[in-house]
Amino acid sequence: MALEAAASIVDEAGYAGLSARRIAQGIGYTPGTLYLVFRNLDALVLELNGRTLDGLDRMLQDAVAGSGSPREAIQRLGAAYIRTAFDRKGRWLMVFEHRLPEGEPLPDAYQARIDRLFQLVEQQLALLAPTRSKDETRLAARALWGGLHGISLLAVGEKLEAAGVASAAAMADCLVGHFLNGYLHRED
Amino acid sequence: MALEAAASIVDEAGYAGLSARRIAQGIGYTPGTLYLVFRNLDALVLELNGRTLDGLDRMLQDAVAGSGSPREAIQRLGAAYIRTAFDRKGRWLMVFEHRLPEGEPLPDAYQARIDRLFQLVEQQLALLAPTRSKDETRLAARALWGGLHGISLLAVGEKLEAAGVASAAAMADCLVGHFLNGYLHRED
DNA sequence: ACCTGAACACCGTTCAAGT
DNA sequence: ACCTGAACACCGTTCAAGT
Repeated sequence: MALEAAASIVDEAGYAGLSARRIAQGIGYTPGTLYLVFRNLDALVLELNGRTLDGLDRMLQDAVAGSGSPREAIQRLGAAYIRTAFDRKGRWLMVFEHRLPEGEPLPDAYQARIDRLFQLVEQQLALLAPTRSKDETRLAARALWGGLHGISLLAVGEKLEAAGVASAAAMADCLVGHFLNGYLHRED
Repeated sequence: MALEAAASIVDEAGYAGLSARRIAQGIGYTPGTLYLVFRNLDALVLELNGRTLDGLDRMLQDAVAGSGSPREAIQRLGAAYIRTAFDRKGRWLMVFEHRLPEGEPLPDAYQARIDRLFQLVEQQLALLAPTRSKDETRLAARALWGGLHGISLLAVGEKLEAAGVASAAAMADCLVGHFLNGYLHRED
């Protein structure tokens, strides 16, 4: 399948190294053939990114499943997110490097997958602090998740010096730990 | 100057719309001429990104300057970061979309500018909680700053639904507020 | 029904040749 | 000294033509 060839190119050379001609060569066909299967390269990339997101979702589900408390669950979600990003750097980076041309919105199914990731944290936050309003929980989940995402991106993209998995995991732990303490011990 | 032409292309069409031929056309020259001034396109982009980082630094310096307390300073840093990112989306996104080819490391001057941004938060965190070790302060600064960066990226890149400046600023406030509370009220 | 091959309009980059 | 123009090796995408 073309998707497998594409995935292995991305693993080796990143999104920058991906091209229709390289994929075609990888499966022993002519570039034109790709366009009989996919509308264009963007469609192929979206399909691949969808699978990456599904894989991430599975990892995160597992992380939640093995947790005793909501707090532990959220810590594990953060750690699993970082781990998965580092595990398949190329594929994971491509999810965020890829941009649809100007007008096109993301397919609904794709947007839904992103939302599902947010909901994982949201659920645990709701368990952790059940008295908060739905809006407050949503905001906190997005803020925290966006934060983990940023740490992961900077670390995987090597925009920080000393950016191995270990240091990224430490940063994630630090962010989640202090944030949850603040979120719980709020006085008002 | 070629850099101005490049900047206006990025503002209008994003990094994806930038090409040596377009820049040359913008200044009324032939593509080849660009290579008499810059080693290649990457060098031009790095120069432009450097200026974007300098502009961001200036904004953040101003934000800190007008603050009463370290806590307020950090809140303002977060808000200013989000505001600047939204203000020049194209240029700011390019700083993080651009990747050097495989081997090449970032120029030292460039890496130094990124580090300076981190130090702004680190200084304020040190003022806020002077008893913490340097390592702990560093880690916390990087975690928090990475977090703000993630929120900004997701919002500017429109990877979240309902991602205007307002909601990004609310997320940033939420992250910083709870994080700082947790960081201060830590019991151990 | 399935695939190719050539074409079109683009890239970044180089470098002889022109003024 | 400064710039061009053409070339090279690449892109994504389309589509007549082949089997």
